[in-house]
Amino acid sequence: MTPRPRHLPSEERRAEAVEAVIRLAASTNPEEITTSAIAARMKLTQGALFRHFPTKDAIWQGVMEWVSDRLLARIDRLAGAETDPLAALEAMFLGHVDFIAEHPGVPRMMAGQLQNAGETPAKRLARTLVENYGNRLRRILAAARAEGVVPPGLDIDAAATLFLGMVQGLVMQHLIHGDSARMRADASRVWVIYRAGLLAAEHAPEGRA
Amino acid sequence: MTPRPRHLPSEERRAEAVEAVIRLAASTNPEEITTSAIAARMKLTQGALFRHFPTKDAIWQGVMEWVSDRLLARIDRLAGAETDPLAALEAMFLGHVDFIAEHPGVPRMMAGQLQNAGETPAKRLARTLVENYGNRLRRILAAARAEGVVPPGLDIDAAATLFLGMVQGLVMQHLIHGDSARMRADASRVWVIYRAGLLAAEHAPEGRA
DNA sequence: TGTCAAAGTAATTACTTACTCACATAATGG
DNA sequence: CCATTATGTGAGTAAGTAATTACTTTGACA
Repeated sequence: MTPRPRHLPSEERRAEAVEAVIRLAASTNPEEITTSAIAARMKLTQGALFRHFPTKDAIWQGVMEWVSDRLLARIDRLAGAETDPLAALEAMFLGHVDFIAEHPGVPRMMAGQLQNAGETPAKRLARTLVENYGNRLRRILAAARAEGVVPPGLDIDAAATLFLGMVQGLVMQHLIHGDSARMRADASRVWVIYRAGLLAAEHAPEGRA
Repeated sequence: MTPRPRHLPSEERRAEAVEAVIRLAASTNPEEITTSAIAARMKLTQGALFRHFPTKDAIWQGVMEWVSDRLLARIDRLAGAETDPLAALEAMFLGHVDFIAEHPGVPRMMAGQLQNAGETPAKRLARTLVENYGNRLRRILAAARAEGVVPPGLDIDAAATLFLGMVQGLVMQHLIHGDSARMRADASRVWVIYRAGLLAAEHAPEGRA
């Protein structure tokens, strides 16, 4: 083990800081993640952080970029591996849940950023991520409709909203129970209902079957 | 208009404070709701607040009780007015969305409390609300299953989770678009898919109809 | 009507926050 | 090997934060 160098290039320190925030958020309310807490986890003095970031919001920007890149890359890879649109959606969903199980602080941070009052750059990144995610959902849902996998009258925007809500419902359960394995198991069960909703939507409500 | 008395009984001031927090949360990140901000909205000095609350968390407790009482009372009233379980669920859902449209800060505050690290009394109240809400959902869903309105194999826990997620998905869209009327309209569209999911769950995935 | 407890004020407390700065140290290229 | 620059330190700063306190005002009621 090489004795850890005390001076690291700025780029590496920035990556370290982002990682520190992600890990801190797993067990802490994002609002309580102070620059001191970040520096402490990096074994750095608090002031040193500002050699690499001009402001605290810049750290949050870095974090949101990290989340965006990783999450979108993962769901694109998973969805791209499937030919059936519904299978692609399911892979996206389960992959997203896995991502959250691996990084439990992420939804907390997203929510924290989104509900910030002012228009900070970090908030804009968070919103852009949600939009990009929604675009991917709608694209796949449109493909499913075009292929006749789901009814032609399926409301795609509503289906996308419900998809995102499905993830958040699981996150809330996770916040309350704190059990990642359970969240993963619940995900499959919720998916069954969602999938049925996609397949059956707009059909006569009575006389099912 | 009677000239506003400067000295109010403590009970009224507490109610005022809770109301002030609810209204502040409509436009502010809950974490930024300081005792000074609350006092300012009440046209009171900051210190005076502590004549009526021993601590700031006590204010949050009051707020969470306010939310609990009002929300549960509303959904109980709406659901109780329906005989068909599915109609009751729909009334609950739309009533909940209305409640959020009237008090947009509520979901923000709930989320903020739930993700607090420590075990504050206010956090416990928030969690209790979610549990009570879930219990009501599961009771109605169980009734629907018993009456044969939904398939006997419907996963009730998953359906309840998805219901709560459905609300949160709308809240997130609302956070992004900031349009209450749109949220209300979207709610009906999302409900169609959810309802279809309840009715069709566990049926053969292929060959819909 | 005078009394007194409840309610309000203004100033202050101890503490935390993001951010800065003068100075020290490590890495790097000529 | 030395000079330059990037990185790190430790001790600041100003602007908040929740909570306290000495003192004043109000209003109800004996």
